[in-house]
Amino acid sequence: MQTSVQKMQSSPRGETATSILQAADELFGEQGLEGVSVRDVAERAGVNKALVFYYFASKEKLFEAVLERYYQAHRAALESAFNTDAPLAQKLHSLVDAYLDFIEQHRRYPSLVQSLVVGSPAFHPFIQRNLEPMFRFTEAALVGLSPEKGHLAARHFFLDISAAVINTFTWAPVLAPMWGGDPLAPAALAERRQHLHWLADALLAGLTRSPG
Amino acid sequence: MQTSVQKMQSSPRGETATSILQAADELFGEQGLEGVSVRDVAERAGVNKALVFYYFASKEKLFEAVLERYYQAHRAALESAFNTDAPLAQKLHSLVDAYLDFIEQHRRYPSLVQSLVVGSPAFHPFIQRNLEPMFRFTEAALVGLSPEKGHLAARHFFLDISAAVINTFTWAPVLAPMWGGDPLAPAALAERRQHLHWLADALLAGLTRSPG
Amino acid sequence: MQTSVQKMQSSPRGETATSILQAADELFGEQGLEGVSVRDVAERAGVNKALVFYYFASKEKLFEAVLERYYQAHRAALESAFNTDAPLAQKLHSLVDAYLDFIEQHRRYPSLVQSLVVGSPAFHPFIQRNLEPMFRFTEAALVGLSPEKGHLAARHFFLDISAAVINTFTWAPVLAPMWGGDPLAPAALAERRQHLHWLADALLAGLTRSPG
Amino acid sequence: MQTSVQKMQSSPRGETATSILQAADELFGEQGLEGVSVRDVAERAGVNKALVFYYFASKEKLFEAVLERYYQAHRAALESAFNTDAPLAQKLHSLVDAYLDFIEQHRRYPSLVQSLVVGSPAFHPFIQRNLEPMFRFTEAALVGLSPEKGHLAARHFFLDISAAVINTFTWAPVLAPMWGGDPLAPAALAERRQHLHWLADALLAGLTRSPG
DNA sequence: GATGAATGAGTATTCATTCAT
DNA sequence: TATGAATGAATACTCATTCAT
Repeated sequence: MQTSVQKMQSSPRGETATSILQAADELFGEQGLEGVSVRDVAERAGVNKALVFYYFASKEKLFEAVLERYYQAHRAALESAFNTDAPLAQKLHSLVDAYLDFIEQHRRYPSLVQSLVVGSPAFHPFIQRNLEPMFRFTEAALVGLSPEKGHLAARHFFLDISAAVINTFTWAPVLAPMWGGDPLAPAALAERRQHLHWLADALLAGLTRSPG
Repeated sequence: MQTSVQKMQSSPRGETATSILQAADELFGEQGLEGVSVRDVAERAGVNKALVFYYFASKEKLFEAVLERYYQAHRAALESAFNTDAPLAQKLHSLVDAYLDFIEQHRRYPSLVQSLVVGSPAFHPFIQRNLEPMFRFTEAALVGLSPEKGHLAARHFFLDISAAVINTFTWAPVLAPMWGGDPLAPAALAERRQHLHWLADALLAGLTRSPG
Repeated sequence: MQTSVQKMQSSPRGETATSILQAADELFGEQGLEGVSVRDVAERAGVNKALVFYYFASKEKLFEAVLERYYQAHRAALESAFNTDAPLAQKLHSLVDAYLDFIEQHRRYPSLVQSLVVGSPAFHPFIQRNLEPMFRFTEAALVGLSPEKGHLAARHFFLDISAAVINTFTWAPVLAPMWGGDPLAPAALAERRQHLHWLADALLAGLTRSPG
Repeated sequence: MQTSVQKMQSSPRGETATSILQAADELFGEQGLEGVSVRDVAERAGVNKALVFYYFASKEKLFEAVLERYYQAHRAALESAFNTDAPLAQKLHSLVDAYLDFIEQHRRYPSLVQSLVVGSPAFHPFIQRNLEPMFRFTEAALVGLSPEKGHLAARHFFLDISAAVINTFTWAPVLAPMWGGDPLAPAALAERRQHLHWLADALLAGLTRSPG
């Protein structure tokens, strides 16, 4: 249950390294890889610029370290939601909730990843390693209902639901006008959560009617 | 019906301006606003760097010119799909098809927009102007079925479907492994299109059963 | 008496050339040689940029043309003040008045010249040709009173008075606070004129007492 | 008495910063703010261009650093000349000598300031802060003799004398022909100094005779 | 561990000038 | 005469990275 990034310490420890990682987390999440300079990170962390290189070798490696923390936390979150004996429908709802809970705790995560998918092919293998286990959970959850191939294969649902969850956050700033306010405000998020559960049910209902 | 960007020349004409616009289109679509330098654009277009400024005044204005072409084409595509007398279900399918057709013809468009949403707040008003009319189409299509407020309001479906369509393209490079090949290959895209139609029907079915 | 620059047409005539010259006059006077671009001049004149080069060959030559107009007008102004049969004191007052009248009509002139003295050695010969005849007037006016050599030679008085007149205008913007308002406002200028006459008298009085 | 700029190191220390400041001092004094590029400064100082920004943040800030050193030295020079118990006439002569001594030691100072007055309005407040205390000295020296208002107010004499002193240096290069040699050669300067003392006396004599 | 100094390559943008039409 | 297009060099400034101490 303890999937918070703050509580996990990957590679380098020590106060200095941690404060750099924390600063990098905040800045990269807000402005992406290219929008942030090493100087920015060092200043926000309150350390000497050269120390960033001493601890993380390069800006890209620092970015990877930030991503890695999220990756582990994200995977752990979905894993624990999946590993229950609950029936299918309930398991799906747990996955949706786990996904939303994780992002609500780590709001910068979707933007961070999105900024890499478009623009930094070098990071694609990294993201693929990240995505795969989560896809396996979805696939396992739908086994029996969803065929292995064709337009009802699990991968389509994985994409539909991931997109519906993630874009809630990445698109939030531009959706504000048609939402009549911040789509990430607590009430709006609760409503969106309700909708996503409804969506999962609607997809399951459709799948059950269609020939699996 | 003539919504292809290549066929529309809004901004300045002349071979040179066109080749700059074309080069900018390609590069921005691949690497985003910050990943591309004016030097890159000029080199790809085979023109002097200063000419980019002669024709487009600034890098940001050039980016806007590229976006504007897409914006007009995109809007026109959805508009003509919506303006039919077909019944609701059929109208929704037309919208999905128009959306997909447009992106298939302009594959860089989703990445272009996505790179702005995450990372360039300055362009958010521009995107909002773009999004709004398309949201109005969806809203109008669902009127009667979908309540004005709450978790079944039209805006949720607009987000679900837009995300499912757009992320098909923006996420394609990282989805390849779990797709067992390029998700944008013709066969894969045809399958995805079939799924998205199924998705629209499933959502409609759910809405019809739920209290609107 | 007709010493206005606007009425004199040196080298190239024609409406286009005149409007360029006029625009250059205004802009160079406000922002100096380096603060103004050929594009600025062309825009203010409402003509094509290339025409500036067609008529004036280069930016520097255009600047020279502007200066040349002032030079002729300035010389004519002092000349007519000097060529009277009035006694010495009155002749000096006429020179001071002519100097002030000219600058009041062509307020940009002192700044124009000052910006060249500091910063553009290439223009020094030009300015020297400009200065020399005016020095000769002063020298001739003081002949008999002022020795040819030493600390009471005419050149010192030429420098004193020129500086007192010209710096009134060039320093005006930074003198404003200690003047309690714009030193170039009509009332302030009238007072300064009165002072400069007093100064000329004081110098003459001193010279008369000292051994010439 | 220690008013030499070389001996004062206000801004950053260290050999590199000093050599940049020195190079900037020379170049700005010769060619003004706009006539000098950061590349020029770095080359003359023999350091990497980026180091100029490392130490001084921007070209304008570098210029300010150069000016600030002069400003402090200038003010100190006049202050110590004024703070004596000598009678009025002698105090005025001390001020003239202090002014001349200072500029002889810092010959680039007048050009530096002059280039700002004409052409860089952004620096006017800086110059005004510089000018004001010196004006106060003059005003205090003439108190009783010179009325507060009108054409004999202290500000006019401040302008007359400042102009006569400063223009000696700023105009030197174009005055050479009528001086029959360099006006800044030792003998010529000594003669000019003698004249300026004579000028101060002549103004005092005039003031004494006129109604104060 | 930590720091200040140093660097080379890169960024967007401007400019005076030229030239074909 | 007049113009739109084209160009090469320059400008202030930033950045990731290295290194001696």
